[in-house]
Amino acid sequence: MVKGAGVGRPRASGAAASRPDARQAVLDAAGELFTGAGYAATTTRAIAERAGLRQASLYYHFPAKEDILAALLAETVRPSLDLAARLVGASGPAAVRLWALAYADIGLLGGARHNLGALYLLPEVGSANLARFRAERADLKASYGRLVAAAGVAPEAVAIRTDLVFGLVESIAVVRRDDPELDVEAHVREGADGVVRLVGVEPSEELRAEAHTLLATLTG
Amino acid sequence: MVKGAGVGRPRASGAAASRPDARQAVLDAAGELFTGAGYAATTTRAIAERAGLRQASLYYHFPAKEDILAALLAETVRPSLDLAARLVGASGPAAVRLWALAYADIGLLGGARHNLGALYLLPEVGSANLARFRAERADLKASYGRLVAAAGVAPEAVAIRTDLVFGLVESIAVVRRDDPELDVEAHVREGADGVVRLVGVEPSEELRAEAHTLLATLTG
DNA sequence: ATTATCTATAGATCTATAGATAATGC
DNA sequence: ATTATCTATAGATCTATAGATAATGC
Repeated sequence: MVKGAGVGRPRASGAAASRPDARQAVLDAAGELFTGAGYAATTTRAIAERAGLRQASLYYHFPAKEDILAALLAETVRPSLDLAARLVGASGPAAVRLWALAYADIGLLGGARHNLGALYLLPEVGSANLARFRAERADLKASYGRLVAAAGVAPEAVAIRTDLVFGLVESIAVVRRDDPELDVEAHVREGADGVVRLVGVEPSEELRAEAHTLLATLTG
Repeated sequence: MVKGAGVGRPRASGAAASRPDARQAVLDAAGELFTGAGYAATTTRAIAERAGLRQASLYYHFPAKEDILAALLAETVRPSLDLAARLVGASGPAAVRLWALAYADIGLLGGARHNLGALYLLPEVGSANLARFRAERADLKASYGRLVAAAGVAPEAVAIRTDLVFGLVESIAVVRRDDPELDVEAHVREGADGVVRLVGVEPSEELRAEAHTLLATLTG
């Protein structure tokens, strides 16, 4: 028996009350709607309907609509951020670590249940309440910057080169929006290849193999 | 004397009536607000206020709010589209033409009065009424694809490589949003360099000079 | 007479809160 | 007694239309 499941008034749909289920259903519904229609155009009523509860019940789980977006942004950026920190600290050629980071990061964005990377593109991420997400994304970008510098890019060129690398990684969200049938695995490999090409390294099978091994040791 | 200027009831602000001035002011106001806050979060009242007329007066110039966005998207994509068609038809090494297209295109997006490239990222571009813009953007992408193929990328890799190239070009909008103080000229040159690196060509000073010459003859 | 604007407003929302209610837990 | 939901609604919008009005043009 799940602790607490069933406590509380049952839903109008008949489903039993459950805090974790409701929270997850709300996030899943909001993830689909925010990525498809955007934040402002998605009503709390639409989120609630898709999640299987009443509009007002959202406010038991989240203090305001914007907190739903904040939760989605956090769960999207954090896995990448964690991995980036480990890769920056790892040993080995920088190009291998950069390929590995791009590969894993594009894979996370491309493989997520909905196109959560599109949330990064929403104009609402500029909101004061989402400063935490912006800081975490800036941290992630800084990790890319360390690897770009370590790969031998001239110091004065690192900032712009990092903008390009990070832009290429995040562009998976636009590609996926334009083509929902995208072959994600192929795009991920080509995207990681492109990232190292941007820092002047032509990717070899050996580099890719080393990167896969490194990822296996870090995430295994 | 401008033909027709002054015909019509004066504005509440005191300014004389003028169809072209009002239309331009509306587009400029909407460009700033849509790129900053997004489409759905921008009210017609806010656009009108910034443009110096009353909310209802917008509807004399545009049949609906979405038509303002459509006009902005069209004026943003068309100059790039025109140039792309000329570069696809031009002679010379494909890498030079690709560098030139990327350079000009990133420059248009980076140098526009507001960050109009950010309009491409709005979820509302999926709206049925904006199919024309989507088709024009797809045409532009197809031109990039021709040049990517002509640059010697293997046929089976062209589609994904074009996604990456196009994603890198459009990423200027995200970079510019993150850093409004961006050194656009430096980013444009590095961005064009990155695009040819993505197709396996290391850019030389000679390549850049040829591309500039080509652009001068096509736009001169 | 034509044009470009205005004022006023209808009708349709949308977010968030107040307070009630139907479960389980002790 | 606590929990997770519900119903009802306040208050604040927002888009678009109807009809009036103040210019210039003929």
